[in-house]
Amino acid sequence: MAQTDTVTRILDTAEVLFAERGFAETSLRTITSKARVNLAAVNYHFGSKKALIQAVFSRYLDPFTERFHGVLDDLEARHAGGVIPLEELLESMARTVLEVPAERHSLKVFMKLLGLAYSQAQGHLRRYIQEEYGSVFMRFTELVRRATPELPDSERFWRLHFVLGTVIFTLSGLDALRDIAEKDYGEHVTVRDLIRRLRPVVVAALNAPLPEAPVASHAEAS
Amino acid sequence: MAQTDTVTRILDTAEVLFAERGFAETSLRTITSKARVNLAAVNYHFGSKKALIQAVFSRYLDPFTERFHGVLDDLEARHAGGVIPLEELLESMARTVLEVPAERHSLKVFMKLLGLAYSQAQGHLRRYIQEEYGSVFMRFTELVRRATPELPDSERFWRLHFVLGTVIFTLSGLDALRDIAEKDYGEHVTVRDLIRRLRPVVVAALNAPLPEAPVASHAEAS
DNA sequence: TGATGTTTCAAACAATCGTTTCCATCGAGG
DNA sequence: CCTCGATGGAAACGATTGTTTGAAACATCA
Repeated sequence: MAQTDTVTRILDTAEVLFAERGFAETSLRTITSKARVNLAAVNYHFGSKKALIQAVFSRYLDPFTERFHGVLDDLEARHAGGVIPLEELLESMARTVLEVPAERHSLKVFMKLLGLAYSQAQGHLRRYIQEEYGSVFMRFTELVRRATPELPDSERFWRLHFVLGTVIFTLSGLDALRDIAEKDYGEHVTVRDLIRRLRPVVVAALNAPLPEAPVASHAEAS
Repeated sequence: MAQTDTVTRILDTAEVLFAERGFAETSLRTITSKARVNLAAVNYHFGSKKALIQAVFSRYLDPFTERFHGVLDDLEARHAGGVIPLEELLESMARTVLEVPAERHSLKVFMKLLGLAYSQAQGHLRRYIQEEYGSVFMRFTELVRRATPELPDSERFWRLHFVLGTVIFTLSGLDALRDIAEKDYGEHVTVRDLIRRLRPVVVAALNAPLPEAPVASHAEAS
């Protein structure tokens, strides 16, 4: 089982370095030397650096999507035919997001990777994630649609991305923010702590009143 | 005035390429060839690539901070001694963010750069921005503090970063999201449109009920 | 054991990176 | 006029990048 060991060591090292520095800023030599494997091992086992990046994501997203599908199955069965309340949907997603990386490594790494995938947005990664894991997200949004029938479709679309931005942004930049918070307010913030704080904010954001109709001119009322 | 022309052409080209591909993924040769200037011009006028990156940010952030300070001066004068309502603070910030890049280029580039600065977070950039422009942000948060006296300090700190994440995340990934929205809901979304949608969400997020008290439980590994 | 297929390893590959050097060019001041 | 500091331009620098190579080491099974 020396091969699996090498593959695992590469993935373990790569995901941490990617999360810390980004993809382009992390060379294969840095990864392989820190993982104590040969330089050629990456190209041998994964084929290319791009494939390694995708493999890092798969190791998180594959168990997540599988488990999340199961959780949604349970939810739909429990509310047979009916509507699943919004808070229950959000709660289930948060729980799943928390559980999956906990089995392997830190949630921080997972969130940082998601943030990188969104911002660096080097075509191939974005496309890969969308095509590979878009279905579970679409299933989730459909359930959210039924839970918030009063919201226009486009409004719900944007609000879901608003809160997605909040979560990814906060959790991926957690370290830097935590340092500031700890220094200024003297309280040490855990991930679970942050999620507890996020919950009412996310719910309030999704339930916010609809924006006023777009004004024809640019007359601004305060 | 040939030198200013070269410097400006480099900055104009660099900010667009940086926003599109990221910093590490954009080579000086790509910038200089597209800007039709000599390769050595970057190192001659700016000193290094890192300095060029900082210069790109300065060109946005310098006018922004200056104008925003002025806006805050006006607000404080208008509510002499009193408290500035939260919505007025947010409105003023949004208006300033909208105005500054409009004079030069697109808001999209500006937001994409902010998103990159936050996620890529290659030490030097984060530190540069924090040290150079942290004061205006601190002034703003202090005004927000007076506008939301019922919020515990730490809670307000986190919520401000929550909504900051929402805005940067949404506006920096606007292109990709806009494509999806346009395809699925057939409506073309402008930046002003998005800000109109963001407003009630941000206000609701900041005014959300406080989270329930933390349950005494096991510690969490970061 | 000997043969076979897989994995590891050191070395080199070509390409690209940021940076530097050296010289030509230009314009203003003595 | 000539000089001199500033700028533009071509070429090369050394370093680093992802990838490939060919042989050694290993495991597996007849």
